[in-house]
Amino acid sequence: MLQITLKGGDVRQVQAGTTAEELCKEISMGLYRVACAARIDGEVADLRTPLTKDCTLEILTFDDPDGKKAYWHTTSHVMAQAVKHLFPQTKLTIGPAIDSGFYYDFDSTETFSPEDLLKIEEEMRKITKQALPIERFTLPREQALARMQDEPYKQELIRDLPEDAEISFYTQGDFTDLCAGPHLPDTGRIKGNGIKLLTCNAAYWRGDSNRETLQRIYGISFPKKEELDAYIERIEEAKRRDHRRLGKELGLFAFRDEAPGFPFYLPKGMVLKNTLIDYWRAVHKKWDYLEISTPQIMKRTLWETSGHWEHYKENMYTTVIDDEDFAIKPMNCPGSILVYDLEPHSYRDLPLRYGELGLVHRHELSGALHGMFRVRCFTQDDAHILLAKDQIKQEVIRIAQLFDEVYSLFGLPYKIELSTMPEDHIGSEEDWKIATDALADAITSIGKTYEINPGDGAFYGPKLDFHIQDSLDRTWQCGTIQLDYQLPGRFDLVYTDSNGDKVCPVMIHRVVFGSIERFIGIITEHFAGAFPVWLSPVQVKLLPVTDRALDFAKSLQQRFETVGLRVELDERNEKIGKKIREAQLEKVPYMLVVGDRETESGTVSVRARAEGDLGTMTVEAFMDRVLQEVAEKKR
RNA sequence: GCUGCUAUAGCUCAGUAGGUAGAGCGCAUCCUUGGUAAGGAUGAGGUCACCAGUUCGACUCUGGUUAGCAGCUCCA
Repeated sequence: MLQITLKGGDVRQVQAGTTAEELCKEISMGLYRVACAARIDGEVADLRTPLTKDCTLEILTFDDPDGKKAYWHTTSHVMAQAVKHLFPQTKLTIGPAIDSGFYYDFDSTETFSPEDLLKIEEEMRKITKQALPIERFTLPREQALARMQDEPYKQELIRDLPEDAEISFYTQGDFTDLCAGPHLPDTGRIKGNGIKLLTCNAAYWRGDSNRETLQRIYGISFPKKEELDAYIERIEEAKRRDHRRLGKELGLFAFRDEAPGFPFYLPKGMVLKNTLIDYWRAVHKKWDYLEISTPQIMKRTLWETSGHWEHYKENMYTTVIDDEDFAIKPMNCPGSILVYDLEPHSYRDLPLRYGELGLVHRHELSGALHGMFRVRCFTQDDAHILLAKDQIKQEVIRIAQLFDEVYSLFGLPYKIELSTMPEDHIGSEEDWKIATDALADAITSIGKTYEINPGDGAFYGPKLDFHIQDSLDRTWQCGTIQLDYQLPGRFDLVYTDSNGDKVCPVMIHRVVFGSIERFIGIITEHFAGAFPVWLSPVQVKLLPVTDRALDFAKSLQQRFETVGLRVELDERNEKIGKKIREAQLEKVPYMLVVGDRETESGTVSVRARAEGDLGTMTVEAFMDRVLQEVAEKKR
């Protein structure tokens, strides 16, 4: 008999060879019906895994992240089976569960249209209805290759496994797939009407743009139809708050065919941008940064010294002036270095923090462009900090604190990633290790956690990336802290240390917003266009009821503008209901209804964007209220 | 850049089995002066993205270009 310790502490005695599923059935039929996978001694496994020794056991349902993965992974197998039924020539590649749902990549001569996806969904429902048992088995390498003789991609995967690896397969009815699992016990565990195939797109085999283009079908599934409906509703809501749509509706920014990827700021977007910049300047003054500005175009020799000409040329806009090569700056760092190099420095000057709102141009691939999130010309809220090696940890802590202050003000949740040495890098592995450890150490010491992103560092050093989620739960890199042991040396930068020796400083590159453009995109979606008062392009809209109130409204407008509020007056000959409706759709935080009553008493009737009618106030009381919200940057 | 899809009025979108287009909103003019999410009437707006080809005839079919969308690759 075996001793099985269940989650929660219960201990059960079972016969050796009993499966997790059988035990689960014994514990509770309710749990058995929703079980997706098991966690045995911490390892996720099939429910049908026989228990062979004393262990701890946890039954995973759809509510557990690993249970979800098993559910989605099995759905992806059902989809692959359905595709094989309908399109028999299709070759299989891989089909994992992802953070939300699953995909499967197929090599297919034809692409799958939305109608095809509906047919595939229908076929999937048939397969789930059949409740085919899903059986796991293993084969040695040669037999595994033979078994997959018609599946070249699967064979490639098998060949890449270690010689002695046990190669596992899963079979359901007429479909067998090379797979590590785990899977649900049978296809009937997938709720047929909880399945939705979302899109079909291209993807590269093994993520390599030089290899075969595959057809990737994305899908999602839920044990309950209502959960699927809620998911679809969430996607619809995300579309409603897409910054490209809101940017157009609210008149913030625009794009034109004449300049693909280069944003045009409209008057209201410009107010937003300038307000963010004012805030940025105030924060950076407080944290002891010195603002500089460096040239837009500099000579090729500079970019050769910096390494950009060799490592970044495909993304750089270059030009020839008087037979000499120039580049439009794709990054601000070399400019900052030239400023540092203007005069000698003492260790007493360090850390020296140069801040720069630098406009950079990068020739991004056309397919990579994405509204304000990915543009070809953007303003980085950059800073380059030159410091001594023993100051790194303290400075990184300081920067992370500044980041936290900024993101908290906007209420943005973020995740930190530590990116390590890429293949295309400069500098010794030893330097890379020291730099990487310093970054990790600093984050840990302020009680934050990070994930490792292997090989994703810049060519000159490792970095900490701060990722913020958009309304579709996609994450975008905004802040980054990049440690650089290379660039100062390439430019022979020095400072004089306390012994009078010349020492090369270390450089930190960092941005908080990332770029003003991306940050504007993020907060537009985050606030769904309803910006806090301090950021709103129009803070107060005056809505006269009749033209008898027009003069009073104009006097109010002037009064508000004098104290720095951004005010608009709706002078149109329209009914008040219409003016309110439109101001509301423009997401103006405060609407002031002024008619005969207000004109007579010198008051205002206040309507707030979120709360609705607030009643009548004196002009002073209203101004105090709004000015205070602006001063506090209240959300 | 790659694969697929898309491009009709300022905006959101109908439409034509090939015979040079339509709605709502917006805009202009007039009527209306109305109190917390759309008052009414009239009118002006379009080389149907661009360039070729097929055709008696192309907004519609074919090819190409440009731009956008989804995803991949790459990145702030």
